[in-house]
Amino acid sequence: METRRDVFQAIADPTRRAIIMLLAVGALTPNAIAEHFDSSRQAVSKHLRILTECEIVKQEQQGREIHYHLNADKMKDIEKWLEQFKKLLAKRFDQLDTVLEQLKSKRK
Amino acid sequence: METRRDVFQAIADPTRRAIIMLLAVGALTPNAIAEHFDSSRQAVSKHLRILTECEIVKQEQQGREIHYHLNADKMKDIEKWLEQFKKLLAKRFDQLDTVLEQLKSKRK
DNA sequence: CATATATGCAATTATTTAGTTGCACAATAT
DNA sequence: ATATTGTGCAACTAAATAATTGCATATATG
Repeated sequence: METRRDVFQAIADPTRRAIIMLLAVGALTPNAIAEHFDSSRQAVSKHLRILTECEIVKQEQQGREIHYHLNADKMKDIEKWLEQFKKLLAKRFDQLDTVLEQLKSKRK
Repeated sequence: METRRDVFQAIADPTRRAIIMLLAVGALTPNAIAEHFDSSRQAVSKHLRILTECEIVKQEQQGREIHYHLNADKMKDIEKWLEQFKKLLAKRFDQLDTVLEQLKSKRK
């Protein structure tokens, strides 16, 4: 809980994934979020802290309430990683194509 | 290490993400994988077990060597979740559009 | 002003995790 | 047959995590 956070760690926890989904629909206070779960307000608050630390979520104070907003942009980090992954995969298939091409040429 | 695995937990660890990237290029044995990292063969082996448990990776025995292949399809689980998330976001913006429309009408 | 509400923070605990070391076993190589 | 190699598995340790309980603080409401 002290270490540097990243998005992948943030979405590893099912409760946090659910919170992200909730906030995708609209900003909510910790209490409002907690009502959707079995876990205590404090537990949710901790998840919010983690989400805040890795900037998936940002706070907006409104009187004594704090509204948690989603920073949807941060989710792109995951997409970026997936893209990178897919690029590697594609490269492999390209190489496979090349091999198949060579086999075809040899056959002639 | 006993609990039911899921893909999100699997990609939470940076070493496992790196292993996934390696295997995206092509199948490798545990020893070959371990050579790419500072951690021991056994540590890598544990990561492979976790990746196997959640079906991101599958084994193929060849003599005394075991080749670990990527099951690229499993990665789609992550994409699916992201899609679901984006759908929620889009819905929110649609509603926002509706509100803006209503404001526009009222102004008339 | 007194009370209730919304929230964060600290300390504690139980569980999970990542990593190490050492051993077992099967498939090769000599 | 014996040695070597590739691998998994078990026991252990250290660190991180999730959740609880209790307290502190600031803003509202009567």
